[in-house]
Amino acid sequence: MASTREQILDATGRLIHLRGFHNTSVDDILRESGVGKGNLYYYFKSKDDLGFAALDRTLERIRKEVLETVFAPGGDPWKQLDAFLDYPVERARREGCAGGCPLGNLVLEMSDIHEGFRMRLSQAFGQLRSTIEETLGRARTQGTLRIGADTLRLAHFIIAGLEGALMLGKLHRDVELMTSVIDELKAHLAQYRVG
Amino acid sequence: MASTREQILDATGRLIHLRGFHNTSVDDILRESGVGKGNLYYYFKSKDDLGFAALDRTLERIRKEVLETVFAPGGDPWKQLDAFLDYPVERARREGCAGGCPLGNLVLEMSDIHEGFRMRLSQAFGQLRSTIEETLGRARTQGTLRIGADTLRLAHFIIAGLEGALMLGKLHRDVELMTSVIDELKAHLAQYRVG
DNA sequence: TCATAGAAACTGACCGGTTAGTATAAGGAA
DNA sequence: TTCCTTATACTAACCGGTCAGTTTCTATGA
Repeated sequence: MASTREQILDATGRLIHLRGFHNTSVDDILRESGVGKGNLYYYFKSKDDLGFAALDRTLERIRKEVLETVFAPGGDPWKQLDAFLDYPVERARREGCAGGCPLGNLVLEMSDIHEGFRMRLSQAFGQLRSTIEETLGRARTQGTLRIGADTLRLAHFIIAGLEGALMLGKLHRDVELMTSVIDELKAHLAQYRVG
Repeated sequence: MASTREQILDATGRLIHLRGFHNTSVDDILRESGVGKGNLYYYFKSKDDLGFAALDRTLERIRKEVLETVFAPGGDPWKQLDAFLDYPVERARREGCAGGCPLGNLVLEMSDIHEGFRMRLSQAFGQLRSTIEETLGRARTQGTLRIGADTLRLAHFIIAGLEGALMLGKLHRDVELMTSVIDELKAHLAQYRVG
């Protein structure tokens, strides 16, 4: 059985993902986790503090579930990038488009009004960008990346396209639409591949 | 001098754009617009109602300021698409990245929790998609669009890329980053151009 | 021209409910 | 003892929304 602290964090992460930070009350989290208020404030000193911890946990989960499995050191970089883009599509196909990207949602909700969240998110997306850039760098070493390709710019483009696809999927509740945007993104990427 | 109703709508649109719907209180709007509470509820029957009206106004403004000027019937479709993508970049360069896309912000905040907003936004993005699709259609008629190009998919991709670029700009507070993503998107688009 | 009636615009105090956060007291496990 | 857990009662600020009453505009008719 999960510890109380973990139960709270799970419930918080889930609710923030589905309803946003400001639209999730502490009482909602208590109801969802079955924990008492005093107990919650025993572990977390404020709602912000709890939000940070839940975000850190989400980041850690994504790092383990996605980055470390998809971008394992030995694999083919092009296959890895495709697999990375497939991950959220498959998730959306399984569980529906609701929720969208747990990070992207927070970016738009919090970046301009809460520096603490913005900094954490900026760092997380920076790490993701580095991972993608490094993967493209391996393709370059292999000789399969077109000469002159700007890996930094490409990495940003991949992230932007993915987030945009998730946004459109969430808005129109349409996985096929999302898939089609991701496919176009893959096609764009494929044009940088040689050999 | 603007009418009271317009003052309220202006303040509401501005605040929702910068701080989101849930993070903007009715009292905030009263302070910003200088209008009394009773008076606000004389014009709008609820905060939701006010939010809808402000969104409708924003959509109308964008239609006039962007769509109707950029996509004027006679112009060159490829130049128009570039100009459309330039618009938010120039805005970000002038006024900073804060705020981001007034529509995209609402999409992620509201799509899963407020069907009224979701429907309005879905319709608005649908219209935008149609306009882009129709512009690509004109390129096809001209013979300058690569044969076999999927204009629906391309239109969605353009929107997704643009929204993703705005998200990254808002997150990292970096116009150059945003510009570079938009440039990559333009390059992608250019590959569908022939002749 | 002016009185006046009614509609429209406006004011700000007030309402009940919800918010995040605190206090406290008691029990159970290491 | 010392950490953990539960439960409930509580505060004070803030939330969206209502209300009775006042002012301002405007149309009409002698």
